[in-house]
Amino acid sequence: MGYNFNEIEKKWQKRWRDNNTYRVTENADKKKFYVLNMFPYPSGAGLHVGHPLGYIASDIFARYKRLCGFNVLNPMGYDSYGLPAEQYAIQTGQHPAITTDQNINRYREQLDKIGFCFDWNREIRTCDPEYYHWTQWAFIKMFNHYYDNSAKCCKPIEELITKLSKEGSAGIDAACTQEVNITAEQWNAMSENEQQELLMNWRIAFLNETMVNWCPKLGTVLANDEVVDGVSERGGYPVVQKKMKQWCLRVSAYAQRMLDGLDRIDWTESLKETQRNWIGRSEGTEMLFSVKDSDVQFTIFTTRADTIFGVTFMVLAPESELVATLTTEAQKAAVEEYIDRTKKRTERERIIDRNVSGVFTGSYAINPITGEEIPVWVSDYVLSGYGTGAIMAVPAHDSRDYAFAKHFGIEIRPLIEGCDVSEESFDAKEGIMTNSPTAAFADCKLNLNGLTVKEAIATTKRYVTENKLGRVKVNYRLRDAIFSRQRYWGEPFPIFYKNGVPYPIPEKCLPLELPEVEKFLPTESGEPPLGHAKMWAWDTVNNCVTEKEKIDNETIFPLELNTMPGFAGSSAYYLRYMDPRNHNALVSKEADNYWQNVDLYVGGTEHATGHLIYSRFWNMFLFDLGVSVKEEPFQKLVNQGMIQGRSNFVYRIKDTNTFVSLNLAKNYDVTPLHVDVNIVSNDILDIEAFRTWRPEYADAEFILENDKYICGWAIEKMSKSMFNVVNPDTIVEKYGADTLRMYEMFLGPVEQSKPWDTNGIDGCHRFLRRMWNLFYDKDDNLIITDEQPTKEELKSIHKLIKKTTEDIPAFSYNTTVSAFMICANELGTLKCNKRAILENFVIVLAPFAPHICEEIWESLGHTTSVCDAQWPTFNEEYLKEDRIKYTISFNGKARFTMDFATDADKAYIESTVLADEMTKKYIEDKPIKKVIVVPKKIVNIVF
RNA sequence: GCGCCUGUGGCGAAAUUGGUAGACGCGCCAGACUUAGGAUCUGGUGUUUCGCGACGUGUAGGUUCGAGUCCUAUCAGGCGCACCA
Repeated sequence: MGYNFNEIEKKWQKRWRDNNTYRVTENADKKKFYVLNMFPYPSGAGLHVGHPLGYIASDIFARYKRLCGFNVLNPMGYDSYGLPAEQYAIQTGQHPAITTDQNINRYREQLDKIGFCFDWNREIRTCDPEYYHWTQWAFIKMFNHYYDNSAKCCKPIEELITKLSKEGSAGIDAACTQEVNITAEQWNAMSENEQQELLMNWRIAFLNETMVNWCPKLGTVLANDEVVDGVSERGGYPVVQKKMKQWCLRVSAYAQRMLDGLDRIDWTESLKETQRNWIGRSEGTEMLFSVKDSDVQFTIFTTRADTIFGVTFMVLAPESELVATLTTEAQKAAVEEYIDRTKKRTERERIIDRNVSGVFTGSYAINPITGEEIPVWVSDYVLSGYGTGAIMAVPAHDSRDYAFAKHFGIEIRPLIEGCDVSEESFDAKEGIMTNSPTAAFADCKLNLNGLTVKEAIATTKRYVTENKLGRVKVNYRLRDAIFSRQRYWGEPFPIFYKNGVPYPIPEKCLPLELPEVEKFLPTESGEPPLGHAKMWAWDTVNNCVTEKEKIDNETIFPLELNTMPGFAGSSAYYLRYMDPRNHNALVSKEADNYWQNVDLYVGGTEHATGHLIYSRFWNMFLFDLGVSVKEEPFQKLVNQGMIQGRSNFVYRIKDTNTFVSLNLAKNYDVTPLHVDVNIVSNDILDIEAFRTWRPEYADAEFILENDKYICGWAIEKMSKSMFNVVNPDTIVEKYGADTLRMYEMFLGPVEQSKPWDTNGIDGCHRFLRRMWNLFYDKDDNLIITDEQPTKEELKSIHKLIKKTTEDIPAFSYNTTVSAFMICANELGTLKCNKRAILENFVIVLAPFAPHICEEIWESLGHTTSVCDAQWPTFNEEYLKEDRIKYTISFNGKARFTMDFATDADKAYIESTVLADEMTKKYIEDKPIKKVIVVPKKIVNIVF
C-alpha cells in the first residue's frame, strides 16, 4: 500500500478537531509565544496556492515553538468588511452578510485541508457585532482624547476643557488641526455648540472639513494609502480633490513616536524605510515674512534656511487662504482665472502635467533678513497640505524653483562657491556659501559667507530664533487618516448629532449594530446607503436605536450615516485574539499581560503604508490608555513574497484548428493562446483533456515534437483570465497537504516572490514516500527496532537536528527541507530502522509535515500527539570529525587535498612538517616564506 | 531625482566569521527492473577540452596567501517615496 496521504490527512484533521489539539489557554507556567498571520479578506474566488505561503511558514514556526515548550497562540479570523461583498450586493441585492458567510465557509474548508494548527476557538470576524463593539469603543475613546505634545501621550479631553476654562489656550501644547489663540474668558463665553466645534481641533477622532480624495465611481472618499498615482487602488478609478466634512484620526500626532518605534522592532530594513518615507520627517525652519504696504504676515517652511539670500520670489499654493488677501486689484482677474483652471484638474492631471504655470499676485513680501522686496506668485507646484502652503523660492538651489524662474524670467542668484546654474539648479547640500549677503546688503547682521551649507543652516536657524523671525520646526508628510466611508458594509459610527454637533452614544450601549437597508446604494438626496435605514435614530432617554421618523431633535436624534473604513477593524484585532469572547473589555488585563504583543507577524508587504501604519497608531493610542501593555504591536515582522502564476500557451496556426508544439511554432504563422495550466504537466499538454476543455477544440489537430505537445510559458499574475490559477485543493488531492506544505517552503526563501511551478513538486512527494519507507515494509508493517544506533547514524540525525534548530528561527525553510532530504537519503543508504534515530526525525519533521508525522508517531506506540513531543537537542560530539580534509595551496595555487587533525594546534604542526616535505619535493631552491594554518578548512603554505 | 533591495548552471536555489562555488530538488543523459512507463532504483550532469588542464558567481578595478562574500566605480532588474520646499 505505502504512503496513503489522503486517508492519513483526513484521519488526523478530524482527530485534531475532535481533541481540540490546538486549543490554547493562558498558562503562567509556560512562556508564551504569539504567532499571527494577517487575516484574510474572504473573497469570492477562494484561496489560491499563493495565499497559504505565509500561513504555512508561520504554522511551521508555531509548531516548532510548541515543540520547544512554548505556549503558542496562533489564531485566525476574517477581515470580513469590504468592498467586493458590497458591490456584489449592489448588483444582486444579496445581503453582503450572506455572501461573506459563504466565502468564509469556503475559506475555512480550504484552510482545514492544509492542516494548520490554528486555534479556531478564537476565531474573530470584523463584521461580527461582538467584535466591532470594540472597534466602536476605541473610536469613542479617540473622540474623547487629545494628544499632549509635551507629555507625549494622549489625555482625556476633559483635562483640555479644564485648561481652556481656566487659562485659555496659552498653556496648551497639543496636537491640533490649527493653531488657536483663545483666552479663558473667550472660551467660557462660548455656547455649547461653539465649544464643541472648537474641541474638534484637538480630539484624536475628529470631524473636519477637509480636502479629501473623492472617488466618484466608488461613491466614497479614500485614505491616502488607498490612492495610487491619482487613481483608486481598488478598481483604478479617477480620484478628485473635494472639500468635505469627514471623520479623521489624528495619526500625525503620533508621527514622531511611530518613527522612533521603528528602531525598536525587528522588521526588514526596506519595510522600515518605506514607513520612514511615508512618515516623511523633515527638519527645517519656519520663517515669518511681512507683506509690503500691509500688516499681513505669513510663514513659510524651508529646510534650506541658508539660502535666504537667494530668495527671488515667493509662491503660494492655489488653495491657500493668503491668495485672496495678497492679490491686488490689478491682478485679481488673472489670479482668479488661474485658480479656476487648477481647480478643474484632478490631482492625477496635475502630477502628469509638469509644465510650469503660475501667476503674480501683485504683492511683495519683505525678506526678513535683508529687507528686500520679493514678488509673491501663485502656482500649483506648491501644495496646500504640506508645510504652510507657502514657500520662499530659491531658484539657484531648487530645481522646481529654477524651472519656474526660467519660465517667468526671474533672477537666479547662486549662493555656493563655484556652482554653475546656467543650465540647472545646484540642489546638493554641500559647498561653501558666497553672496550671503552680497555687497548690496553688506550691513546685514547675518553673514554666512565662507561657511559650509550645514554650518550656514545652523547659523541661520539660530539667528532666526534669536531675532524672533521664526522658529525651528519639524514637518511630517504623514497626514491624518480620513475615517469616513460613504458605504454600507462597514462598522457604523457610534455617533448621533444634536444641533449638528456629534456626540458619542454611551459606551454601555455598544455595539451599535449595523441596520438593515433596502438598497445598498446612496439615497436619492446623495446620502450614504445608511440613509435608507428605517431604524437609524438615537433615543437619548431610553438609550437605544429607534425609528428615524421619530427624530424630534429633543430626545431623539439622527445617527451618523457614514461607516468606518476597512482598516478600522484590522487595527487592533491582534489584541482581541488574546481574549476573543470577553463581553466587558476589548481584552482582559490578565490576557493582555500574558500575551503582551505579537512575537511573529507574517503578511504581505502591500500593507506597509496602510494597515501597518494604522495598526501601530491604534495600538500606541491604546497603550497610552493603558489597555495595551506594549507600545509596538508586532515585534518581528516577516513579509512573505507573492506567488505569481505560470501561464501556459498553445500555438494555433492562424485560421485553422491546428496547434503546433512550441519549438516548431516558429515555422508557422501562429496565435499564442492561454491554456488552462491544470491540463498541462511539465509543459506537456494533455491532448485529450485539451479536446474536452472547450467544445471548439474537440476536433483540434496537433503537430507534435517527439510525440509530445510542448507548451510555451510565461510568468504572470495569478488570475482567472490567464487560466493560471492553481487551487491548493487540487494539489492536496493529488499529492497531499504535507507535500504541498513541504513544496511551498522548498520553492525558495519565504520572503521572495516567485512563480508557482508544479514541476518540482514530485521531489518533495518522493521524499515523503522515502521517509515512509524508513518505517514500514511493503505490507505496511512497522520495521523499527530498538538497536543501538551507529556513530554514522547518530551523526546524520544530529546534523539534521542542528540544521532545523538553527534554520527554523531564521525562517530559512527551503534549506531545512533540503536537510530533511539529505538525512532521509543518508538513513536510507544506511538502512537505518532504529527507533532512537527515527523518532527524532519524526519530531523535527512534524512542523513541516504534521499529518504523516502524527501517523508514524502513533504507530511507534505514542498515545499523545507529536505536537506535545519535546524538541530534541543536538550533540556537537556526534558532529565532530577526527580528521578533516584540508586544501593545501602554494601561494594560493597548486592545490591538493589531504587529511589534517581537527585540532588547530596539531594541524599547525602537521602542516609545518608537510611544508618542509613540500619544500624538498617541489621547490628545493626556494625557502618557505610563510605557512598559514586557518582553523577550519585550508592550510596555505606561502613561498 | 532620493532611498532600500537583488544580480550565482537549462530552471528553483545552497554556500557559517572571507576558506574545495553550485548543496538539495527539478530537468536532462545513461543503466537496471519491467508487457509497458509520466512508476521505482542506480550512476552521471557549470563551461571548455579526447585528456591533463584552463575558465567560471552582472561588468571593471581594489584589499587579501585566498573574494559569490569586504571596499570603490558601473550596468541591469525590482520595490518604496516623489512638484514635500
